[in-house]
Amino acid sequence: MEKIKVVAVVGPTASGKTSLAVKLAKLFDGEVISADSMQVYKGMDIATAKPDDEEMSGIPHHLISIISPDEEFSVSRFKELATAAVNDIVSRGKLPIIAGGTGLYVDSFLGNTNFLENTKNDEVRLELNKRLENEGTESLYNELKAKDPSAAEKIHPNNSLKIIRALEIFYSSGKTLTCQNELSHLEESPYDSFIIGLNATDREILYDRINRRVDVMTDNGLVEETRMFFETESASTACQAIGYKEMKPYIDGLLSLEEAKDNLKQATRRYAKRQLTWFRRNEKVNWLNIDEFTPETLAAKAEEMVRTFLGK
RNA sequence: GGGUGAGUUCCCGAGUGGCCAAAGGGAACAGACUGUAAAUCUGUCGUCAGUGACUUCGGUGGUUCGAAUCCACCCUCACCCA
Repeated sequence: MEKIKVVAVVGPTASGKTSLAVKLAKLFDGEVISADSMQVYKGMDIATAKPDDEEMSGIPHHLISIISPDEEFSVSRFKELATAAVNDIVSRGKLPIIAGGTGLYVDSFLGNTNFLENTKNDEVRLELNKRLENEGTESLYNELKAKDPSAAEKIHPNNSLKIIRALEIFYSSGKTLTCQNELSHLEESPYDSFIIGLNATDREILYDRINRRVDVMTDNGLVEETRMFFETESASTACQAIGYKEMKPYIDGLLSLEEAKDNLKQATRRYAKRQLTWFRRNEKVNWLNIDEFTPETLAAKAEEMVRTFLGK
C-alpha cells in the first residue's frame, strides 16, 4: 500500500516553525496540523504563542484551540485527532504539514504508536498517588520491580511520575508497560514523512529570540490572560503551560513584573533545550540553522527539500 | 567621625583550625522519555593530568605541623549613632 506523504516541521519554541509551515503550505497546497500539547487549549492564546490570522494567512490550521482548559489531553488523543485530520486533508488532495514542538506527539503520530485500551484509570492513579505520599517512592518502585522488572530497569527510582504510570497501566489493564510497548509498534506506520528541524548554530541566538518573544507576549496582554486563566482554576494538563505559573507570583504581588518575566524567559529557554534534546536524537530530522538564512532563503531551501521528497 | 554586621567557587547560600575543591539550591551544559510531555527524571559542574597534582573562600601579612575558619592592618558593602 502506498504510504501517505507527510511533511513535518519541528524544533524548539521560537525557532519559526509556524512561519515556515505556513510558507510550505502555500507552496505545496497544504494544511497545517499543530503538534503542540498546549495550543490545543482554547483561550490560552498569548502564552502558547498561537498563530494569529495574519500568521496563518488563510492556511487552515488543525488541532489548535479545540478543547477547554479544564479538559485532559494526552498523546493518544492527539494521535487519534491528528490521524483524522491527516485523512481529511489527504482526502481533499492536500498535503498535510505537521508543525510543532511536542516531540512525543510528533513521534507517536509519525511512528504510528499504538496505544492500548484501558491503560488509563483515574481511580487507580489517585490511589497510587496516595500511596506515594504515604509509602514513598521507593516502595512503589520495588512494587514495579516485582510486577514489571524490565520497565523498572528503564525508569529511574526517583521518577515517581513514571513509576506511577507504569503501575497504573498494570493495575488498570492487567498488562505491563513492557508488554504495551511491545504491542505498540506491531503495525507499520502508514506515513512516509519528511522532517525538517529548525535550530540555530549558536544557542544564544535562539535564547535571544525567546527573550524577545516573552517581551512581546507581555506587551500583548499575557498578564491579563493569566488572570483569566486562574479565574477558572482547574487541575488539568493545561496548568502545566509555561507562562501562567511564572506570571502568577507577579499577580499575587510576590514578584515584580521584571522578575516574573525573567523567570518566564528562563523556563522557556530550559524548555527549548529539552525540545532540542528530544529532536536531536531523531536521525530522520533534516536540520536547518535559522541564522544561516533569511526567512526567504530558508523557505526556498525547505521548498527545495520538500520538492525532492515529494518527487515534484 | 563613631559603632555593629557582612564579604565563600557563574548566582544564592552553608561551612567557624585538619574528615574542604568546600553542604544545599539555582543557572549552565549533556542525557532519558510510549496515554500528565510546556510534564517528569538523570548525569556533569575550580584547573589539569585516568588512583594524584595544582590554584581557590575581599586584599596583604602573621600565628600554626596544618587556616575559608584564629590574629593584625587595609579595601568594599549594609545597617545604626552623629
